Parts: sequence; C-alpha cells; structure tokens
Amino acid sequence: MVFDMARTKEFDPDAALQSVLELFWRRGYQATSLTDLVEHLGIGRASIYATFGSKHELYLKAMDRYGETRDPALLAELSRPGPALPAVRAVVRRFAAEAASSEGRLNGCFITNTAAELAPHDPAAARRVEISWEHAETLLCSALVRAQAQGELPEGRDPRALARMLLVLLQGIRIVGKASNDPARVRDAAEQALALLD
Amino acid sequence: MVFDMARTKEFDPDAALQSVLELFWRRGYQATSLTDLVEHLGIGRASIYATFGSKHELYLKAMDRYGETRDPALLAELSRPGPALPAVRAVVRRFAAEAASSEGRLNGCFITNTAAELAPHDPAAARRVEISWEHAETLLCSALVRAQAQGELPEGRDPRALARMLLVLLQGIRIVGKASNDPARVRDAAEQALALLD
DNA sequence: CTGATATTTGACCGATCGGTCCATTATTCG
DNA sequence: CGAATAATGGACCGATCGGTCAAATATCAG
Repeated sequence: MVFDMARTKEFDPDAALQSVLELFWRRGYQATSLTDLVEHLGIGRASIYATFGSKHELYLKAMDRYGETRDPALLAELSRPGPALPAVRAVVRRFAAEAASSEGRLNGCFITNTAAELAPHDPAAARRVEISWEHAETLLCSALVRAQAQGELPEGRDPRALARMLLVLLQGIRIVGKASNDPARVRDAAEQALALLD
Repeated sequence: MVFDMARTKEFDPDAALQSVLELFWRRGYQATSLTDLVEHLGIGRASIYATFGSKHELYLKAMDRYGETRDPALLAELSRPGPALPAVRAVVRRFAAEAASSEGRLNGCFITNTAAELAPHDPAAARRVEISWEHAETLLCSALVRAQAQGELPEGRDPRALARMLLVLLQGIRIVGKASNDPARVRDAAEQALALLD
C-alpha cells in the first residue's frame, strides 16, 4: 500500500482554529506569540506548524474562519423578508451595544483590528478586510434598496452611499468603543446616523 | 560649583521627537524597534534612553507632541468667527480626502492607530486617546452650537450627539482609508454624514 | 506481530527584542 | 591647563521571537 493512516491527531483542528481566532482577536497579531498559542491551545508547537503552517498563515485562516461565522449571520439578519429598515437599525444598534459592553470593548471587531494593525503592510490580510467590507456594504445596500422599494426609506436617498456611511461608522464605533469607556458616545453616534434613514 | 554644563547634546531633542513621531505613526508601536529608531534618528541607543527614557515613555511623548500640533490647528479651524457650519464640513471633508490620499492612507490618524493597538491594554495611552477625542468632540460641539445660534443649523438638532457622530465617523474614515483603496467609499460616507447637518 | 507512516514532545536554532554598561569624547568651570 | 560632568558609540545582557529538527510514540495495513 502507498498510504497508511498512521497516528491520528489528538486534537480537533476546527476547534483549535476557533481558539486561535479568539486569541488573535483579543490580543492582535504581533502581540500574540507562538508560546501564547501553545499555552492557550494545549498543543505542541510543531503540531501547530504541521497543521496550519506559519503564524501568518494561521492568522489568515483565523480571518477566514471569522468571516465564515460572521458573514452568514449578517446575511440572515439583513435578508429577512418583510420590513428591511428595522433590521438595518438593529444591526447598527447591536454593534454600538457590543462596542460599549465590557467584553466587546476589549475585543472590538476582528476585521477592524486587522485593518488597523496589518492591512497597510500585509496584502493578504488587506484583501480579506476588503472582501469583508465589500460584503457588509453590499448587504446593507441591498437591505436599504428593499426598504426604499417598500416605502420605508424615502425616495431620493442613495442606498449605496448610505450603506457606505453605515459601514464606515461601524468601524469607528468599534475603534471608539475599544478606547473610550463612555457608552453614551457610541450610542449617540449610532442614533444620529440612524436618523439619516428617516 | 555644583553643576557643570559638560558636553552638549549633538542633536535637537525636539526635532528628534518629531522624527520619532513620524516613525511610530507610520509603523505603530510594536512594529517599531529600538534599532529602527536608532537608524532613523542617527542617534545612539544610549542617547535615546538618556533623553526620553524607555520605548514606552518615548511613545507617550510622541503622542503628546502629536496633540500639541494637532489640537491648536483643529481649534483654529473650528473657532474662526463667522459661519461655523462650513468649517465643520471642511474638517470632515479634509479628513476624508487625507484618508483617501496615497500618503495619508498608510499612516491613518496617530490617535486612531493608538486606540486600536494600545488603548485596550495601556492605560497611559488610553488616557491620551480619551483626552484627544474629548477635545475634538468639544470643538465640534462648540462649532455646532454656534452654527445653531447663527441659524445655520436647524433648531431641534442635538449638537453634542452630532459632534459625537462626526467624531466616531472620523475614526471610521481613518480605519477604512488605511485598508481600502476605494476613495469613493470614504467620500460617500463623509457626504452622507454631512447631510445630517442640513 | 512487524513495518510504514503520521503526530507529538521538547530541545534547539539564529535572530532580534528592549535595555544596560562602560570606556571614550567633548564641553564648561575653576 | 586640569578636574568635573554629561553625551556618545558600541559592545553586551538576558529574554523572547518565529521556526525547525529528531527522537519517541501512536495508529494504521498486512
């Protein structure tokens, strides 16, 4: 025979990647060392390299995992039939609430964090950030178009531009939420922006 | 005599701090090594420590320097007598244009970068971020109050909340500008937000 | 069981990190 | 001119970085 199954893996690569994502999410790329990962995962260094490749590849895979979780959730939330505008409002308000909460404050959004730390000098990471934002913008725009067709959003508004405004605002909310401890600031910002949808 | 002047410094600490700021601004805290600073400044390691203290202290001093430059400029721009609303619009549009430009893209805003990288785990840096944002919010709010008193901004608007919304949006513009290469996105976002001031 | 293969473990690699130390050099005061 | 003092350059420090390697171990086919 040409191949054997040989020794089986003692850990679940899928669960491990999820764990990696959480650590990178909380600490960022540079501030997370291989030793941190080893201790947090309970897996040997070599096993990490054999399974995921270099630290950089591992980070990119964590980004992909993040997208696989987040994107369908956002899609489901913004593509429900019926009134579309309340869904958009709910998304923005949830972002603001998470950014102001104690646990969400320390993490921020993984994509936003990556954009700030890696995107300018890391094409592979930047590409994933761009894809994620493009996806979010498209979903928001789609919901706003539907809202307009259903008479929830006045004619004359530009759904694409509004979606871009909301996308940019969401990034700002995550950043401000990470460093400022005044929940009223992000809440006010979100509500004012949502007033544009009236 | 108790003190002598002894040997004089061969570099200008003020100019050196400015140079340090530029390097931290472009690369961030962790990604800038002492060796980078030595090479960029043309100053010996020991001289840096003797003049500015540790790398962390040096970063905080760079933050202070950034504030000393930016704050008066923003104050001057937003406190000119006469119409106040055009000044607010100009500030937001300038942010958006800088974020979309090629050189501004790589840097972003130093405070925004610090908020993302250090604020969650660095109280001293977080405090400076908070002060900077508080200052910007206050200036924006002040200009909007004046605009309202002068009939440029409709009654019934909340200047404080609007200022917060603009502040958060500006952070988002910087982040998106760093990672996305589509100038239209930040431009659209800025223009839509400014529509709230009509 | 035996041989083949894949995984695990932990020691180990050179490079680099932030930071320190000291001999040398330049400056000012007496 | 010395004596005192501070700045300089560069060797040096232990710690840690990302990454590799080989020996030990576990699982498969036959």
